[in-house]
Amino acid sequence: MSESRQDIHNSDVPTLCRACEARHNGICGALRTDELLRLSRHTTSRRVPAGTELVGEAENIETYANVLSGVVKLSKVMADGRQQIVGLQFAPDFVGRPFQESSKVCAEAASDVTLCIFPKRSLDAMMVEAPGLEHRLLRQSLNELDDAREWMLTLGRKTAEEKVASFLHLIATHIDPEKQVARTNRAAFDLPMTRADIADFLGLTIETVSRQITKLRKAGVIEIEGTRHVTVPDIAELEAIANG
Amino acid sequence: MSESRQDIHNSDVPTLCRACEARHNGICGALRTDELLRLSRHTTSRRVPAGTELVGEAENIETYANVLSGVVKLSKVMADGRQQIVGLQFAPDFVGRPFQESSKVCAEAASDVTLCIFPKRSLDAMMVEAPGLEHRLLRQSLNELDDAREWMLTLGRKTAEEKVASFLHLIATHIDPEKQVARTNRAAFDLPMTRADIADFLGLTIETVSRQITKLRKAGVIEIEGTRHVTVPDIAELEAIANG
DNA sequence: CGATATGTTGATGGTCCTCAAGACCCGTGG
DNA sequence: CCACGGGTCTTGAGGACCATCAACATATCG
Repeated sequence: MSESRQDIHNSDVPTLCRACEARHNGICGALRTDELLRLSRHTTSRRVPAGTELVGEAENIETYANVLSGVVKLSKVMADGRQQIVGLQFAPDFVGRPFQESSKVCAEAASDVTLCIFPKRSLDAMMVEAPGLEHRLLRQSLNELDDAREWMLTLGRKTAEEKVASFLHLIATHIDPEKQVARTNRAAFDLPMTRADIADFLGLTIETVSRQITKLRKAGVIEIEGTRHVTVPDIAELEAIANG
Repeated sequence: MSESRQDIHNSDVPTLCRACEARHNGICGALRTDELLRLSRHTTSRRVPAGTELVGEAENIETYANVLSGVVKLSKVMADGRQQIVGLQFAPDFVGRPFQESSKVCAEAASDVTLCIFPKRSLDAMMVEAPGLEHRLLRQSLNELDDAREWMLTLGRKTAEEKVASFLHLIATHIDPEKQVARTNRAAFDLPMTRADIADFLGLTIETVSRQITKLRKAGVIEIEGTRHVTVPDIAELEAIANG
């Protein structure tokens, strides 16, 4: 494996891609150096502040993107304004919907986000030539499907307390792509979204979210500094609450 | 296209596959006649009664399947028994989870079901050779993901009445693979599952489901014979209720 | 024709939503 | 430095919706 495909001419790897997480674990890992180079010609790296709308619901899709840092939220809105977040994407996830003209969800930066953006057409074309690309996309899609189904259980059957605990556990285990499943059983992180976002993710109101967070804090399951910084002294305990 | 790949030697198409929906719209459409033949050697068609467990949660996966008729439910159960149905599969859907040893959901026949069952190993091997297979799987996965997200909105933000209307609308538009989106604005069908299943799908109790069905019936939105046969005189109205 | 599973209806209560007020946070400008 | 203001978050009181418990009705099947 010392001669894996993307390392044949490492010096030819586009500068943009050198330090990119998506190249290693994301979909770009399926591309040869020359393919990477071709794609990168139409690619731009962009840093956007929290709240930026990337793709509107029912909007035509012109571009895809990879998340390099931060959190992107996918949401749906009903006619009367009720909103539900239907997915969160962390680095190095791929954001986009192949084989479809328009998006069925709204994609928005939940925190400050850096993205690698490329035209839909470029990747669509490349998918025909490089079958490994569809393979990677299939893997990610199946994982997202697993996540979505896990979350359906949370939305449909868990209590408010369990929901909030589930959310905190999700963030604790996903926010930091580096320290993977660092088996320290302890985590500290900043919540990447507002109480309103959390409520929309959990199918609750902000008041209920706030109350449950307070409850978990008073029970010693979590510690909080300011309103965003969370410390979890015992992740196993949090997980136990999340699962009833 | 008069010489499309699977018609080159139509007489060589396995008997099993001749009348199969999955061959036309399902994943088998990606296979050449000879590949179809090879796969079919390890394939069995099976008819199972409602309630049959196909794959247990956290169970090792040995086989995949195509749904030929009926409805398969995918569900998750919590330690204390709370249950959530996280997906319904109709003909000609593919049932299975590539790239994973064990299943994260339980697959069970919701109604009487006919399946086309084949070994995981056979299809896994074929996926390497026939890239069109991964393409089809990717398409289905993305569609399932869209469905799952649509349902997350239902679970998280809709009222009991809207949930039940959403479910009836889903069944009305998916149960009959033939008459596709027959723009008659009228539908008649048998519910393929019990009230308990419906409740588990909607994140409600059977009592609430029953009450909401009664309410829709008294409002003239649906008509019911026995407990299972439903007639929807105005699908648009049902959909309007489902969406608030 | 009874037996069991499935479905309906009613009474009551708990969980979470709604409405409302106040506390905290943070950047801006006096 | 502090006052101000808007956004965010917390806390409280009351109410709506759906769950729970219970009884009964209906369907299904040996």
